[in-house]
Amino acid sequence: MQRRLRLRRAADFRRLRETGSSHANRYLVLSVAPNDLSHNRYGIITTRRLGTAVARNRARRRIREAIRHWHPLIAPGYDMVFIARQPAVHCAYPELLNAMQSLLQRAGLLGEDRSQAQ
RNA sequence: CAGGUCAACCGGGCGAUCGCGUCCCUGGCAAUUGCCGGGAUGAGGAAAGUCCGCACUCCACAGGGCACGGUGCUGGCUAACAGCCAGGCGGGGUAACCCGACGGAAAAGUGCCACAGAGAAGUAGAGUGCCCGCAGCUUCGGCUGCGAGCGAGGGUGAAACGGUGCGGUAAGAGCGCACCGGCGUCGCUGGUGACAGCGGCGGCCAGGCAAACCCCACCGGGAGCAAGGCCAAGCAGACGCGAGAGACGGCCCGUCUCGUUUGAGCGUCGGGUAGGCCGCUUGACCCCGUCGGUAACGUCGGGGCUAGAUAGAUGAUCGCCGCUCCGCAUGGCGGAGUGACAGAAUGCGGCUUAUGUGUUGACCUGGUUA
RNA sequence: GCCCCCAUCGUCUAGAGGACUAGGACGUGGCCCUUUCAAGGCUAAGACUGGAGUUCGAAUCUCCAUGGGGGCA
Repeated sequence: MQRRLRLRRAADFRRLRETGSSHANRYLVLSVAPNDLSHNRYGIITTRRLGTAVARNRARRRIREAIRHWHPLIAPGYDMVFIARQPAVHCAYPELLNAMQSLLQRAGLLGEDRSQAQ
């Protein structure tokens, strides 16, 4: 994922957690808010509760890969933060893909028609 | 063949596609960053815990003393170490081999040794017991009481003030003697040394704990890359204390800086920022050979460049081989899995802890066969 | 990343080498009291984070690990 598509400021993370709309399932928590840019920006949070540095890195990298998978289908102009939950570390990768898809659909960022059009 | 000891090594391999970080390009577009294309490169043996030691940076110089902390057999290696190598001593194991915070406890001082036990460290202690004398009783075996001596036997305890034998005695005792153990001291021999061996002499024996205080020897100034430097952006001060404050941290000395009507500094409340670049990876580096050394390690020569992220780059998918498991079944086929511990954040040397399967070499013990 | 601190019943704590079989308060269970509840009384269960070492003896001293907490731009 390119540098300009990442969320990098602590203030942006705080804004999303405080004012953004929020959706969650067993694997992930998603916070979303519109930005003033023509593209999306993504942030990932992996807390120490997930386990060791290996577990946290693994969760973050798999989530980043899933974002890369769905990115062309997501409506532009939003900031979003994904927070990993315990099952996201050890589940199979397709499960993680499905979990992210359902969250994006609930947030209204990923239309069924857009997905099928791809 | 079985069991064991020690050491070294490995931490799946090859290839393809998409994606990410860093660097390079006489490449293209743009002309500052940027985008596209091409190429190179991209986690570990512990990267971990942060337990030690250094380098490096700042504190003016990195100074002195006390305090405090650390280390603690000897010699060597090293930039240094609580590390490593070699040796000594002690302990464990049939053995290979392993383990040891291993200076000082009479000859500096203080303290502690619960419970049990007669007595717990002072030239201690007498309950049971042994022995003698006197008196009483007697079934003539002894028993009881009083007095004096004793430390052998029993008993307590983690620990009771050398062991065996002979002499000695009323009974005994290093009370005396011989040997043994241990201690001190002197001499000789070997060794750089810790220490070892041999001989003489001495007094007869001297408890344990210093990971209790302490003494001795040696070492240590403090903080840490969020150190520290540069650039950019932003803001707002008010009140109180106030002659000393800071570098400097427990104290003192010394040195320097700032300050005492022009107010250092401290405290309370309030306001702003939390961006970029450097430090940042060529180093006590890695590989091969040579020579010196028992070894750790060092000398010399040749070759190599091997991560530098900053909400933090390694992920996803697939093929072949290898490995493990399961089934069919008999060396072929099919299916599943692809591991354990674990992720660089200034670098390096160690220690410690976690870790699946295995490979190689040397050695020891037992059994069997020849 | 670097640097510090702490760990005792469910919770908060006492303890400083032996008299520890680890004390107290709140909470929990049982019984009494009350028509019932609360309060009160009696009573019971319940812990030294783990492993080594020093010592005759360790919650206490030392080392290693584990788990928490804090500070530094």
